[in-house]
Amino acid sequence: MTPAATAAGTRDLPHPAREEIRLEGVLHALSDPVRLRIVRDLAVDSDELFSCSYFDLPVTKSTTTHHFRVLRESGVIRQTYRGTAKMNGLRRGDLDALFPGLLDALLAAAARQVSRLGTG
Amino acid sequence: MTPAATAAGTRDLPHPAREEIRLEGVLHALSDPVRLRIVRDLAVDSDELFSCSYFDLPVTKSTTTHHFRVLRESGVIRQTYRGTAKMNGLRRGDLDALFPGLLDALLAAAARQVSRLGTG
DNA sequence: CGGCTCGTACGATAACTCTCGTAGTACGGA
DNA sequence: TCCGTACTACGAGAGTTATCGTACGAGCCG
Repeated sequence: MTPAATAAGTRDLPHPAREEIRLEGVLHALSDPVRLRIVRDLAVDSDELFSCSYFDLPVTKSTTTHHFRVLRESGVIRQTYRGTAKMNGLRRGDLDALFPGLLDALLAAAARQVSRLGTG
Repeated sequence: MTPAATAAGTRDLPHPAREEIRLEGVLHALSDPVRLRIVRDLAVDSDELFSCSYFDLPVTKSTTTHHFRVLRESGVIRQTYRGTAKMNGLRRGDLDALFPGLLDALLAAAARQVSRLGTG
């Protein structure tokens, strides 16, 4: 056990501060179909937290870990440990403050594309 | 000279049809700083066409060609030959029809980030 | 024709990404 | 204490990307 993680539940994960979030990074994070779908699912209830295993993704667990990390490091989601689970939530407040209307436009565009092409 | 390019000015370039444009592709195209800047410059006047050399980009000519092709193949811009120059224009009509409000939100977000961080 | 400008094509390289499997750690409960 | 669940870390492979340099083609103008 690492010294920094001694106190129970203190395993913190590195997140960019609000001011460090870059538009290019957000767009890159959302340009992958798996990650776009994760964000769409998270956005159904922005105040709720979902564990990684809540999502039914067409990739293995280690790939899932990778995608969640990309989302976290780009500032799109916030991840916190809760016992053995890792809970995920959209950083809607930060994103809306930085880029008003962007997240809504992106989610609307994604929904529109799904209804146009089927559940792709 | 290829047979298809015999008639002067007829060198056509492959563009995706409106229905073929994918949100993920658009986001990926815009997740590169060089390309985001091109689109921002094009959006100043969406009805105008600009030659590739109009832009002052921090990369070589061949890299510039690469970035314009990515933008064209993702459906963000339309390219047409005019004499020795290749003119570029935003496909605002197609994008607005597919994803209403998205392009405006993206441009506003980019402008906001520039004014926050300086001309990066 | 000869040269100039604009842009392309091709090849190369280094870096990054997506994916996986295996092995391992952290936590909660029996 | 031992086991199961949830997730991570590491390493590897295949594919994509961003960048460049050089060489070339297409059109314009003297």
